[in-house]
Amino acid sequence: MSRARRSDAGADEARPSFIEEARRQQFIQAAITVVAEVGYAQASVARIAQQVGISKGLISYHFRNKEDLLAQALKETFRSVSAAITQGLDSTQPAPVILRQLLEETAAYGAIHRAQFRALDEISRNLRDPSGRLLLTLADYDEVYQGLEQLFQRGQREGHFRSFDTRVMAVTYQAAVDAMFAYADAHVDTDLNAYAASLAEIFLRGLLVHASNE
Amino acid sequence: MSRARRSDAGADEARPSFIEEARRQQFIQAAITVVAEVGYAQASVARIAQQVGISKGLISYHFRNKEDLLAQALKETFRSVSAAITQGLDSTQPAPVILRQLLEETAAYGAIHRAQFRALDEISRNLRDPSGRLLLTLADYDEVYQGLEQLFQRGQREGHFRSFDTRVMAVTYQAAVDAMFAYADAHVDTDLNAYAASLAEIFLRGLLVHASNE
Amino acid sequence: MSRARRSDAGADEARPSFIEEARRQQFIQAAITVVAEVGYAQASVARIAQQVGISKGLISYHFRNKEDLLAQALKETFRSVSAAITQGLDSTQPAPVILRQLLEETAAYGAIHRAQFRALDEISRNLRDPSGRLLLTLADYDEVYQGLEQLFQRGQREGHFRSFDTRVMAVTYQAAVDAMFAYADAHVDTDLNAYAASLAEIFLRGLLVHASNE
Amino acid sequence: MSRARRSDAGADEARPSFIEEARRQQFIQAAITVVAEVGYAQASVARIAQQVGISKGLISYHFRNKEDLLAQALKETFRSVSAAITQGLDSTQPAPVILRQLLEETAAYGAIHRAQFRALDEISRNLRDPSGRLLLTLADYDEVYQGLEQLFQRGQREGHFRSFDTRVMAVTYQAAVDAMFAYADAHVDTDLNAYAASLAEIFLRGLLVHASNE
DNA sequence: CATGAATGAGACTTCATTCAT
DNA sequence: GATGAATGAAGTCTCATTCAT
Repeated sequence: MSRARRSDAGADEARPSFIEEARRQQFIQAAITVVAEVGYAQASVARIAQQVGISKGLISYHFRNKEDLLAQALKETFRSVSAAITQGLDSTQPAPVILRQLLEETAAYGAIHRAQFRALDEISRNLRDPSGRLLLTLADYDEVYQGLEQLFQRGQREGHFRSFDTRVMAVTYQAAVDAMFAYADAHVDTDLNAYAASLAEIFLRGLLVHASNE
Repeated sequence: MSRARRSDAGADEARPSFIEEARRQQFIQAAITVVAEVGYAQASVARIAQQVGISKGLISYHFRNKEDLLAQALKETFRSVSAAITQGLDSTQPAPVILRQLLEETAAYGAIHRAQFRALDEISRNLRDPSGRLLLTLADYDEVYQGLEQLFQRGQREGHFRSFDTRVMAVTYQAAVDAMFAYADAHVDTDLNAYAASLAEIFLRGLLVHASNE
Repeated sequence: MSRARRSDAGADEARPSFIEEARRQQFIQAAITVVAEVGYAQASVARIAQQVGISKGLISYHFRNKEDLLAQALKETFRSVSAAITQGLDSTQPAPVILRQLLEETAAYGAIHRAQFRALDEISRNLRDPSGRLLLTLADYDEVYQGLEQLFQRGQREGHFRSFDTRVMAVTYQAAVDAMFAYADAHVDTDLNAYAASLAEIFLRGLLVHASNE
Repeated sequence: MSRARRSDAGADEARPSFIEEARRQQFIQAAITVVAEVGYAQASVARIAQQVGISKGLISYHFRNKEDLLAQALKETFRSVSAAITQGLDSTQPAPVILRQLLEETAAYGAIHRAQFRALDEISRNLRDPSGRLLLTLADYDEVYQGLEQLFQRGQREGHFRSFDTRVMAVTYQAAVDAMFAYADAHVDTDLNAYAASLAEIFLRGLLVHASNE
């Protein structure tokens, strides 16, 4: 789904991927940067190419079209972001602890990689196929939701979390995180750590069986 | 700020002129519908005109330009939506009750006026002035947040809500509601009432001083 | 050529002309003003109607179309301007005296009616028929030239002017006058009287049999 | 100020690139031709592109916008025209001789490059910036006038020309030349050489200290 | 691999003109 | 007579995409 045209097939298998892959990453990185900076609607192919510093014609060599480029940028960035955040978690901890860690890790990572989050948001909300349907289908997001649901369900099984609709909570959690970053974008003096702590407190109290009142 | 620059003569003195106002509402309605259907980026003036069933040139007669049309659509729709929801609330009730009512009212209203919510979201996230800045500035959103914060603060003052960052909660609440509708859009069989009830439960437990465990 | 549609023909012959003619004059006056102010290209029908203070739709009642309006404005204004200037001349004087008077009168009149001159210039240079040909044909201008030529020829017959190509001189005279106003427009501190005197001196010396050196 | 905003990559360092420059000249030439043929108001970008035989979108590739194209066409054509004419003059001759030469050269050059003169006239009189001000400001024209004035002043210093307002004469000279071409345009059988000779005679007699009567 | 040049569709606007009321 | 509303053509500009070199 990635490569557009390959001149000669078969013969060279290993070599091309090097430069090729490097270029792809370059474009994807540039797309993320540009979208984050000027917004989805203003992110033209020309602007992305300019960000890389090469001719815009070259993009069609590496990607089928603009939609393809943005779709890949979305997918890869999303993957790398979730990997980075997940990796910092200690899965042996009980669910409530993990949930708090997850929020803190996300906030910390997002504070540094603001552009990536902003771009993910923009692209996922705007990228549509020619027929007008959003390209980021349920399936894609459901993957995220499922990960969260598993965490919630484990918490319920292990007696930490009360009974609640885990899908609703997953959707809400994700929305709350996105909103946190959007809010921080608009209010530059926001303390993301404090925000994340407040949010964790609200959610944990909302989910725990026994919420100790202070 | 509202009227275009009615090319014709005199009488600029507060004469919305009935037909004129009706047309404006028609265009705004059409803009909302089209944006909700095909997304912000694909919502061209031509498409909106087509939705109304008139020539696209006429839009310039009633609105200064596309931005003006969308800005008015945003403003008026937002106003009518909040009015409709707020009106169903009983402000004499304690804060926790109002919060639950608010969520239920919003879900009920949104179930019927799905397009309005979708369009509000699209426009507010994408409409930019010529210089590229988002047109819906913090100030506009803060107005919404402040309403919510007052509710939370009242709950705190009256001893129902524990101490928490009301701004974080306001942002989170709004995001959760938006996400609820977005999720329902993608999963057509969602029961909005049940969703709203689940969400209310989570938030109330997150905020209440004493959350009775079931 | 003037009236567009006349509702009922025949019956009322004398009465309609009153309001009708007044309106026509109003439009023509407005057209002149607007063209002088914003230039030919920016002089839209809407702007002219706005200047009059009535709806632009009404223009088609009095004129076949925009071209017709401007053509009539050109013609009538030109006529009134030449009449006003010619009227101040003493035709019993010798040709050289008349020439100097003509220049002085023109400068004086133009100083007061700057807009008319500017508009005449703009319209005559830009108004074209649908096929692209300038509407102000030779014939129209030739009428002006002929008047001037008669003056020059009389001067030659009466022994004041030397022999020269009167057509060339007529064209040059007219161009010099137009340029005088254009220059004064661009250099607001120009003394039109002094300018006209200088110009008269140059032309008279160029034409007289004996030019007394100072 | 010249190059558009070449969408593609790097190398912004003084690379007119041959083809690029050739194209620019082609467009400028086409603009001149079209303006001369159909007049300023009817000279659309589409028509100019059609004249070159390419798609109209390409013009935006080479020029920032229509105004930019016409402004460059004006500037370059004006430069090349004055260079061509000036080059034919013998500056060691006395001022009166040069004046006559200038007129003859101009007439001769204009006879061949009729379109250029017509286009210069149209563009300079109509091209306005977005705010409505004429783009060809006084300053630009004054440059031309100053050249002429220097010639006149030299003639006065060297005792050939009498004392007169050199600015008035410069403006008049330029207007007379423009009118000569305009007249020749309208009267195709005009003998430009004879016209120029007549005009020279009038002006020289108007300026010389001793005008020998024939 | 890479570029510059080019195309063509489509977007937004302006505007002269028409017409029912 | 007069108006406001509406149309539709034309204009300028942007931009994703293609392609020869």
